[in-house]
Amino acid sequence: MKDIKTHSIGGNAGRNRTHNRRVVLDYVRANEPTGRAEISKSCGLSFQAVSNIIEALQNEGLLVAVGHKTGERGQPAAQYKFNPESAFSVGIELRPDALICATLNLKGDCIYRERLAISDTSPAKAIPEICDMVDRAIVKIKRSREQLLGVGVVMPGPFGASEMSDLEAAIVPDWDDVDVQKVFEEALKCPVIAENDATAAAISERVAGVASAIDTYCFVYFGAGLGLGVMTNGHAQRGAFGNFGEIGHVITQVGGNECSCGNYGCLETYASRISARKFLAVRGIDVSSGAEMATLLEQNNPDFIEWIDIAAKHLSQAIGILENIFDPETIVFGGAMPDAVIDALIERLELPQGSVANRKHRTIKRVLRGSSGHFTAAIGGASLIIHQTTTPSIAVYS
Amino acid sequence: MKDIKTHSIGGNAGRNRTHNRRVVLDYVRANEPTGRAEISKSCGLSFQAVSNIIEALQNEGLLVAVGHKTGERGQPAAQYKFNPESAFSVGIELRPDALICATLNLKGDCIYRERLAISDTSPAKAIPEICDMVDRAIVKIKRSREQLLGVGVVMPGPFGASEMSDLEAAIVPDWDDVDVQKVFEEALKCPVIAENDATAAAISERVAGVASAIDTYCFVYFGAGLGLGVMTNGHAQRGAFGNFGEIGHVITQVGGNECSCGNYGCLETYASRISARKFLAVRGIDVSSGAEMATLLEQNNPDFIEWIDIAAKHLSQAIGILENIFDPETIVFGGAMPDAVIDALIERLELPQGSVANRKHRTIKRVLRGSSGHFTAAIGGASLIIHQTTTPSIAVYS
DNA sequence: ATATTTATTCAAGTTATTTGAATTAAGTAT
DNA sequence: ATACTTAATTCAAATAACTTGAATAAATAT
Repeated sequence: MKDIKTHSIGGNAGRNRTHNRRVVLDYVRANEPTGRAEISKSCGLSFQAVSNIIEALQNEGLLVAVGHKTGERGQPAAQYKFNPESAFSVGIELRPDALICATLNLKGDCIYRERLAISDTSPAKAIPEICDMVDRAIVKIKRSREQLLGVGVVMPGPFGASEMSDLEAAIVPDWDDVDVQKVFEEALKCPVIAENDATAAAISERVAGVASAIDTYCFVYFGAGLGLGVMTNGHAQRGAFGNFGEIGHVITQVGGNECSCGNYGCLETYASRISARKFLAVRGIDVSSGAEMATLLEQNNPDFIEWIDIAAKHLSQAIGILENIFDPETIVFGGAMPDAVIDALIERLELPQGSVANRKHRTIKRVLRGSSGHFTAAIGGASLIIHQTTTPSIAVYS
Repeated sequence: MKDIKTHSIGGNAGRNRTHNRRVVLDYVRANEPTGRAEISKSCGLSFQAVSNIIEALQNEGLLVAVGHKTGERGQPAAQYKFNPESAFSVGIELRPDALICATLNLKGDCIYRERLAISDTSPAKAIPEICDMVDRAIVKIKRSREQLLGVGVVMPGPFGASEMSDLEAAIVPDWDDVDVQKVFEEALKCPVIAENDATAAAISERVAGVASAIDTYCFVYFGAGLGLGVMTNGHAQRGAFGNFGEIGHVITQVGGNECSCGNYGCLETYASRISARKFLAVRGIDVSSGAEMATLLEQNNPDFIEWIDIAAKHLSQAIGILENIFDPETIVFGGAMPDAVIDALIERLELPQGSVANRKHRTIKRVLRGSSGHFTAAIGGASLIIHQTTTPSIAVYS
């Protein structure tokens, strides 16, 4: 198991500059188009400091000037925004049966994707395939490798299952004791971030999704099982050992369905793709793909509706837990599940009354559907890189 | 309701120095006695930078030299440690029936405490009383006001209940719409931090308790209800609106006991001081104080043991939730409950097998008892201040 | 037209860092 | 004992990035 313990290091002029660049980029990301004086006031930096940073970002092509803001007194402020085509990132999702690649521009728009079915996902086989995929993506979008900010590699957690008491069989075989980041940085010769699918998906909603202006939220990820990604003040939570967010094994019914983890009544046995398949298999219906689920829903299939009702009941409980524990601005549902099914689940939720989230003057709905569809995990991988380049690391509480 | 949304600001030389001082102090706190070269390596700063900071900290009296480290090659490294008496902080707990004051030295040792029973906790009455208490504390410990780092004010959450749908009656009346920090900074003329009891208690375990070397952990706080404080990478979680950690209203038994929040089966109705009182009242036993609970436990009172068993069962579920969601290094139990009762609860837990925390090679127990006893909240308040002075704000993930 | 406001530019000035050379002092090998 | 190695420490200079202050530019308001 990899201990991802973090620790704080000292700052110096260079690290400070990196941080300030990110502060500026993050502000522009959330408020574009915007001007230097405005950034200066919001970010607690002198006009001159901001001016220098903007100039550098412009020279690098990350920002572009877009005219001047008129209608107010004083000299019109030059406005800047992201130059979406100035840089890009690649996300790779490693699944037991396939590799998925998504390429995002700096604004987080998906500009290329590819799915490659493979049977052997062992590192020896998958790594060369992934390197080829990344190369293909760069060729397809007609960019140079210098514009590649990095690659985000996503695979299902929890990591380090081999050290655990059979909580979960390693979902992608042979990757358990691999230092994913290191291996890929060597193979791809560019910055790499490795992350689990739920957290990556959560970040993607902030980079270019429903949470772009939200700093604190939970993301419930429908994968094979059920995952959770949490953002607090714009920072993703990772846990002490990288296994943050195993919400699938939270028990929502004592003595309920038997779970692969050995317990009974885990949420994941009621609300996940696998749970739907099992539930319907007993009734003689075989669903293996998301498309089939969408069809059943369209047909108002009573068995599937029954599953949705049960899943929604258990998810409602999970929402109560998340809201009361995290006090988030909102909860986002997303992942490898058709939008229509997620909408149906959200529609049938019975949101708990006794929750700190049950405020009178809410501005955002308590539960939203994510925007990145079922490519979420790969897009999330690419989002990790973009998020890092625009996420500052000095937090000041006011 | 107060929105405590935070945002990152840019850095400059001064802020950088503040940060680096904290990095150094935090390292010394966790590793004392230690030397400059060692700090330099661990904190990613040049020897000279560390040297300058150490010199300043020494001049201010926060650190003291304690001889040289011998036994290794090279010039013996001068060792430094905290000077516990160089500074102090005061914590105030505001309860419905009393004010509690605790004073800590820089190492987090409690050097003075006072409990004052009051009936009127309205701001108009309580604020002058608290100012007097702080003054008395400074006189008692024979220090000057310049050495006061600040005051931490603690009251039960959730805050902003008036805006909520009766989740919880405001526990300390009339404080709901008060900007606690501002009001006390004006009254006390020193830095003030306001926090809920559970989070403050969690921080106290890091400042001088069982979690001094632990960066990521959960603290389950037994107050009137049940609270949760969470530390991730040395930073306390606060939620989007300051109501993080309302674990008491997580449902552990669907359709169970009726709760004041309107729901049924909330954890708090099984495992809290109030739940014990209610449980025993039905059986004709009246317990209003912690001491009485301790006595019942000592006498092996079968009704009380029954309550403990039930509480432990529900707490075990909560532990499963916390471990799977947060992936902490450990979970700490503490608060306004006698140590013996907490120990009895811990003893009777049935820790879930299906948890990411159920690792083979654990070094820390899954559940620990906190060390600060039933003055926890006030000590926690004082700890907030100490924590802030030693907690850096640039996090680097390695 | 003139005053006011705000953004911007240019040119120092400041702070806290890093770098490099020289010094000190202990342990280790001969 | 003596010389060598290792590591901490000190001193002085160089550097990077930010802030400050004065001057200028271009709008709106009176």
